[in-house]
Amino acid sequence: MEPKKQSRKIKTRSPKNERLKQITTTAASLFYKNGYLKTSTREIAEACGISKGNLYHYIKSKDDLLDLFIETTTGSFDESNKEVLSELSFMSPTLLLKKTIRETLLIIDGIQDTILFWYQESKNMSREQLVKLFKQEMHIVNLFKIIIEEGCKKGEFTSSDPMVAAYNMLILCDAWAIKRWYFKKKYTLEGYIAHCQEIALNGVNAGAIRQSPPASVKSRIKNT
Amino acid sequence: MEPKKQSRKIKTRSPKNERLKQITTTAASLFYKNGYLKTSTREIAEACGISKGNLYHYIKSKDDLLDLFIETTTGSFDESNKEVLSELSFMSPTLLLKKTIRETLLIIDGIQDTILFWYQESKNMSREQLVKLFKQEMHIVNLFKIIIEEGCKKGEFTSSDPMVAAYNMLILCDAWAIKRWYFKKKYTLEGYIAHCQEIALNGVNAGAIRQSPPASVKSRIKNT
Amino acid sequence: MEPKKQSRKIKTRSPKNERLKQITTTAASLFYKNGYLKTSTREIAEACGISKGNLYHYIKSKDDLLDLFIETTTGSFDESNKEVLSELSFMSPTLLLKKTIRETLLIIDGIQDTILFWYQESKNMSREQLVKLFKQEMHIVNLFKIIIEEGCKKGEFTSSDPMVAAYNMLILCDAWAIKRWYFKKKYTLEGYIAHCQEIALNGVNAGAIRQSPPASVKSRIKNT
Amino acid sequence: MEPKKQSRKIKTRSPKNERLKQITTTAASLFYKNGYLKTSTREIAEACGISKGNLYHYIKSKDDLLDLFIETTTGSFDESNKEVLSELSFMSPTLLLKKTIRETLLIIDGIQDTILFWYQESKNMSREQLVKLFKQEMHIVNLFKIIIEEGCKKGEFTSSDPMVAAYNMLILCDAWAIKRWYFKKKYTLEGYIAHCQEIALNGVNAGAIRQSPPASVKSRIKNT
DNA sequence: AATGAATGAGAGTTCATTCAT
DNA sequence: TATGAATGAACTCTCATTCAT
Repeated sequence: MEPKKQSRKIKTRSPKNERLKQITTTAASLFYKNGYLKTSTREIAEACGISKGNLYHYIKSKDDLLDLFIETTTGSFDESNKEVLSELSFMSPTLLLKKTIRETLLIIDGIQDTILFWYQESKNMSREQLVKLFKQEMHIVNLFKIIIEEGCKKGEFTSSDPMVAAYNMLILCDAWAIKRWYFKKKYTLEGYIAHCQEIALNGVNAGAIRQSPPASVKSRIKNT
Repeated sequence: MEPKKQSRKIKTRSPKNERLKQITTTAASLFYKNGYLKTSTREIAEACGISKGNLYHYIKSKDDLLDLFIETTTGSFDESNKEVLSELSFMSPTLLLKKTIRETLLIIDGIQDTILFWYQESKNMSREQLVKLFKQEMHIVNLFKIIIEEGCKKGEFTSSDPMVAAYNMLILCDAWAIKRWYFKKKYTLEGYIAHCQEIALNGVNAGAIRQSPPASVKSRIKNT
Repeated sequence: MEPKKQSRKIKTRSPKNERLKQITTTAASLFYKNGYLKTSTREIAEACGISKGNLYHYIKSKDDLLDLFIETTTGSFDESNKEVLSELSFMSPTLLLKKTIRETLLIIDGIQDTILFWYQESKNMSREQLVKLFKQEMHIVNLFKIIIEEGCKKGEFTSSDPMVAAYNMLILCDAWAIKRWYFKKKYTLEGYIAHCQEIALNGVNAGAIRQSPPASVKSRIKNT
Repeated sequence: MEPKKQSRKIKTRSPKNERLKQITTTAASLFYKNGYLKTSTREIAEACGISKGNLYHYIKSKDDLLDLFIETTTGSFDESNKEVLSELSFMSPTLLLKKTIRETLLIIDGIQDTILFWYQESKNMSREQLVKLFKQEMHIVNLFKIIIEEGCKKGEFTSSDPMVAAYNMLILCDAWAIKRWYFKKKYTLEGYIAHCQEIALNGVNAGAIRQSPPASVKSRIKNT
C-alpha cells in the first residue's frame, strides 16, 4: 500500500497481456461487488480459472491490481474531452455545456462501478494512485470550467467561481453512480441527463435577464 | 455483518458507559483514518489503553462498534430539522432554504469524518445499519423538499422535480465532506455555504428578483 | 486438571454452603446440557445470579466444580448398598439380585445425567476424580459380585467369573442412562428393569428350573 | 458444529490425499488422547509437521476433521455384516450368533479408540454426524436382531424383545472399548469374546440343552 | 506458463482467573 | 460478601505471498 512502483502499460497484444487484461477485468468486477479488501487473491484466481500461484506471474502484488485497474479505467473520458475542446470555438457554450454533461453522464453510466469504486476505496490506494484519479477528475472539471469561462466571456453565463461551479457539475454527474440505488428508482438516464443539464445551466445563470454578479466575486476565492 | 440486534443507548453516566464512549470515539477516529477493515481490534484496544480481551467487555463484536458509531452520529440533524419545520409558515422559502443549507453545512462540517465514513464504508455495513443511515439522509432531503414545494406554491421557486432537486442539494452539501481535500484548498466554510446557497437557489429558479449578496463578502474568505 | 487438592466436605448449613450447593447444582445442570468444556464460568455465574468474581469466593477453580460435582453425586448408592448387604443372608440370591438390579436402575434413572456425565467427561477429570468414580462403581459391582457368589455357593447360580458377570450387570444398568435416547423410545423404566433382571439371571444360569417370564411380557413394551 | 456438508471420499492416491489421510490419522490419535475440544488445530498441525495455515489447505474447519474421522471409521463393519447375512440360512443361529459376536469384538478391538470417541464426543458432533454413527450402530444391532429372530423361529432361542436383546449385545461388545481399562486387566480379547458369547446365548435362553462351558474356563482369565 | 503446497503473521473472539474497590 | 473491570494466553481461521516442481 505504500509503494514505489513504476507505471506499467498494457499495449502489445501478446497472450500474456490478454491474460493480464482478463485478470484485471475479473478482479475489477470482484472489487466492485465486494470491495478491495474483502476480495481475496484466491477468489480472483478462481474467478479467472487459474491457480493462485499463476496469478503472481502476471501481477506483482494485490496492490498491483489496483494500479492496473486504475490504468484501465482512467482515460475513459479522453476522447470525449478532445472532441469537446475542438468544438469550443464553434458551438454556443450553452449547447456545449449541455452536450458535455450528456457525454459525461453517458460515460459515467458505462463505468458506474468504477466511479463508485474510486469514492469507496480511496483509503486503500497509494498516493500515486490517488494522484492519477485526481488528475483524471481534474481533466473533466477543467473542461467544464473552460466552457463556463467561455460562456462568461460570451455573456451567456455568469459565475462567481467557474472552477467550483465546474466541480459541482462533476459531483452531480458522479452522483448518478454514487447514489444510483436512489436515482435509478426515480429517473431514466436520459431523464437524469436532462435534470443535470437544467441544474447546471441554472447554476451558471444561463438564460433570462440576470442581474450582474457581485462586484467582488473574485475576492471569495482563495489563493488568488 | 448480518445481525439482529437491538439498539443500545448510552445515556447514564456510569463508568462503564464512560469507557464505552471512549472506545466508540477512539474506534471512530481510527476508522476515519484507516477505514473499518484496516483497523484491527488490537489497534483499538491499544489506542484505548486497554487489553484486547477487555475490549470485549464493552462490545460484543467489532461490528458492534459500527452500530455504536452510527447511533452516536445519527441524529445530529434532528434539532436543526425541527427548528426549520417550525419556521416553515413564517419565513420566506428563499430565506428558509438559505438558512437550512447553512445549518446543514455547519453540521456536516462538524461531522465531516462521519459523512465520509458513510460514503466509504457502506460495503461493510449491515442492511439494518444502512437503513438507519438512509432514513437520516431522507430526513434532510425531505426538509429541502418541503421548502422547495412551499416555495413553488408561493411562486418563489419553480422545480420540475422537488424531490430530486432536494436530493441534489444534499449531495452538494455532502460534497463539502467528501471532497474536502479539494474544497478546503479553495474555500472557507462560509464561502462554500454562500456558494451552495447560490447554486441551490439557482437550481429552483429562485429570484427573478434576487436579493443582493451579503455586503461582507470578505468574511467568507479563509485565512484572511 | 492436574491438581493437588484436599477433598472438601459440605456439611454445615452456613449460608456460604447454601450458596455453594446452589452453584454446584447449577453448574451440574449446565455441564449436563453442554458439557464441561463448553460451559463457561460466565454462564455458570449468570445462571446462579451472581457475578463472575463472586463465583471465585466459593470455588477455587472451574475444575473445583468437578470435584464438588463428584462429591455431591457420589454416594447415591450407599444407602441402597447397605440395605442389600444386610439382607444377604436372609433373602434368596435370585430375589436379591432382582431387587438389587431394580434399586440400582431406580437410582440410575434418578441420576441419569450424572451417569452420562461420568462416561463423557472422563477426559476432563483428574486422576483423583477418576479414582473416586471408579471406587463408587466398584461398590456396586462388588455388591453384584457378592450376590452372585452367594448364589453360586447356594447352588442357585453358576458363573465362570462372578466379577465380570457383575461388571456386565452394571454396564447393562448404566446403558439405561447412556443410551436413553434409544431405550426410552422402546421401554418404560419398569419394562427395562424386568428386562435387565431377565438378562442378569440368565447370565448366571439362574433357574435350571427357571420361573416363567411374566405373563404380560407385552406390557413392558412402551407404546404398544 | 451446525453444518450442511456433502460427504467427501478419499479414494485416489494423490499426494494431496496422502496428506489428508495423515492429517486425519494424526488428528484422530490426538482426539483419542485428549478429546476433541482439548485438541487445538495448532497441535494437530505441529503433530503433522506442517504449519497451521497449511492445515487449512486440506480441511475447511476443525469440525471437518470430525467428518473425515467418522467417514474413515464408519463402514468398518460393512464387510463382516454382509458375510453374516449370507450365512443366515446355512448356519445354526447359535453358531452364527457366536460367530457374529466374535467378529464384532475383533473389529471393535481394532477400533477401540474410535468406539470410545463416539461415546465421549457426541456432544461435539452435529446432528448429521450423529445420524451417521447411529445408522452404523443400527446395522450391527439389526444383524443381531435378525439372528435372534431366526433363532426364535427355529426354536433355538426365546426372547421377549429381540431388538433390545440385540441392543444389549452391542453394548456388551462396546464395553470392551469403553471399559477397557477395566477389562484388559482381567481378560484377553479371546477370553472376553468367550464371555460375551456365553452371556449373549444365555440372554436368548439358548440351550435348554446347552453345551457345557469349556473345561478350562480359568484359562480365559488373564494374570492368573 | 502453470501448479498448489507451504508459510507466518495476524485477524476477531473467548475465557479462566485476578484484583481493586 | 460482592462486583465487574482487567488481563493475557489461547482459540479457530484467513490471507497475501513464495517456491519447488
